[in-house]
Amino acid sequence: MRMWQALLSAGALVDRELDQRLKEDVGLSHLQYEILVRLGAAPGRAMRMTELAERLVNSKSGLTYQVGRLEEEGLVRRRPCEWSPRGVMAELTDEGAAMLERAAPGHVEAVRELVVDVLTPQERAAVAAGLGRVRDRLLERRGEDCR
Amino acid sequence: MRMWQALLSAGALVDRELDQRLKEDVGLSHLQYEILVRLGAAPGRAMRMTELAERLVNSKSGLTYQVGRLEEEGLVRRRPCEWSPRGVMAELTDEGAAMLERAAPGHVEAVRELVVDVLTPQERAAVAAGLGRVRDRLLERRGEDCR
DNA sequence: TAAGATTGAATGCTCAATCTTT
DNA sequence: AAAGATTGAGCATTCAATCTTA
Repeated sequence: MRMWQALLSAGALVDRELDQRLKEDVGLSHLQYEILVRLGAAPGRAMRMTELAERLVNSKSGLTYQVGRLEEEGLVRRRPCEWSPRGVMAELTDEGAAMLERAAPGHVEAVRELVVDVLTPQERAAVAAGLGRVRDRLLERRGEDCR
Repeated sequence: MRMWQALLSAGALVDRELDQRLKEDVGLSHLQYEILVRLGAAPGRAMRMTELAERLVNSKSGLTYQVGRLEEEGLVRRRPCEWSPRGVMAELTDEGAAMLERAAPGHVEAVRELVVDVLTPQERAAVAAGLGRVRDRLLERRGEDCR
């Protein structure tokens, strides 16, 4: 179970560290940064709330709260979904896109320093494959629970 | 960066899932369970608050809070530390030890099902070695910050 | 009635300030 | 003054209940 302990604490410690660095750098939490990243990568820089919540580990109401905060900062805008009138889209503003560009280099560099560069190429491949399967199985199970 | 995404979401998803199962099984959060495990493994089933906080990812005040909750449940007892009069020891009660025995089999089984059995032996070895280093580097850095 | 999203209450977490003992 | 621990305020997260529209 050494493996299990390492996975658990490495995950938590890295998350904490990145959270702190992002707050110092640009004043965003790690979760807020992830939200901006997803929106930035979406077509039209916009996504429905539900779809966004599914990709993040967070619950739906947690997402509502954080998007509300990002909207106050002017980084995100909410607007009704065109093709499904009961949906809501969250859209990255220009200011949000600028913030993302400002935050990304430091964040990527930090991930490299704390994780990527510490692993050998073989370890990187093994982690990507193995934990990718772990994640996929949990996401499937999650889907089943809703049916 | 596929590796990084897998690590981040697998860690969070597994943590969440174990938290839910523990709550359904015995009514403990994952963090509370971890506290009981550390105490159970300590000599005399007791540990100083500070030492406990260092091993967990949590902050000190977070630990004070959770130990308070566990004390209300009768699973943990607080008493002054004999050899260092300003310290406080947290000690597992008999009831706490019983709770641990009740919770452990299901938890271990869940970890096996969700993580261990999903990885090949090579992947297990790579995760243990690589993420072990990631964790150790972050723990060192944490120590330096306090000096 | 069900999907999509939000709100409110209750709990948990973190930071800085405080208290106590050496 | 410094170590060890707790407290309180403020923010974040969850769950269940609600609102709205199809």
